[in-house]
Amino acid sequence: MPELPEVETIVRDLRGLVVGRRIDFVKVWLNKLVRTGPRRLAGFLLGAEIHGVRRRGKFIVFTLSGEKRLVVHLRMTGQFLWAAAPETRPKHVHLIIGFEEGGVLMYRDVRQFGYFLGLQPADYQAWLVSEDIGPDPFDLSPEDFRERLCSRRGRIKPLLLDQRFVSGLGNIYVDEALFAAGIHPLSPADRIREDEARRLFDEILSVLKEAIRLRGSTVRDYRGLTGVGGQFQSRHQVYGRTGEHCLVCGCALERLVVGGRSTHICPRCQPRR
DNA sequence: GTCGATGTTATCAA
DNA sequence: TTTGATAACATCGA
Repeated sequence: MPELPEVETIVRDLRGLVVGRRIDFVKVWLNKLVRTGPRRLAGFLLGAEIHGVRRRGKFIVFTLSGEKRLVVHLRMTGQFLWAAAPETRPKHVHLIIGFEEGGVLMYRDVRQFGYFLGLQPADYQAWLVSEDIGPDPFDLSPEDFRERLCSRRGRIKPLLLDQRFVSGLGNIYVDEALFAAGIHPLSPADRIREDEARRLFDEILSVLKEAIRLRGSTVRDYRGLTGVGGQFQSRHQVYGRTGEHCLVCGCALERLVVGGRSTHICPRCQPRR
């Protein structure tokens, strides 16, 4: 579910809620959620203070006292919910973190693909290496982007979805950025011209910035910490608009499958060359 | 009831 | 190196 703009929104909201709070209790109902061991997590977190929350690609990283880290990936349907006080556990809530100062952070995940890692400093460094997360689009220069692009074979869409190539993009924002740049998703990466690469890079950034400003896209499941959805879905040009008219040229939008993912294009604005 | 699809990604085979 | 299929899981809509 959540891509860079949704995760960024969640991280910003989390910061305001949990930074400076001390963990009072942890409850886990779905053991497989905690890959570093569900029984170890409570001991790991108890009494720790949250110093910061940041985003690494689509990962959420909580920094705790003692330089310990709590790493979370939301995968398709993971979401955090905030409650001022403990309440009846809502459906699909699999984990709860309670704070000494009050407040409860709940993790809900309908499809149960998301996961948690409790990592000591050395383990966190090892995890970063093993994960090999690519650069954040906002940390990349247009020149870097183009250089990385032309050194790769394969089609542009799967490449943009590859988190080692660039991190944070998912199915929605890749389709939106490719449309905005007028590039067909099957285009070979190493055959994209310099000016096209520059355009694509600019469109990726502007799509992401606008999506962050509107607190992400709510297509079905995504909700922020307060349960409120994002607004960017109303600005989608192609994603989920199969058969509707292109807002630029008016012709019918099409759906195809690329790399096993639903892909949305305007056949006229994104000609295959 | 059945089928196909869903914003992610790891893994395995070719 | 790249690709396609499959799997993890629950839910929704046709």
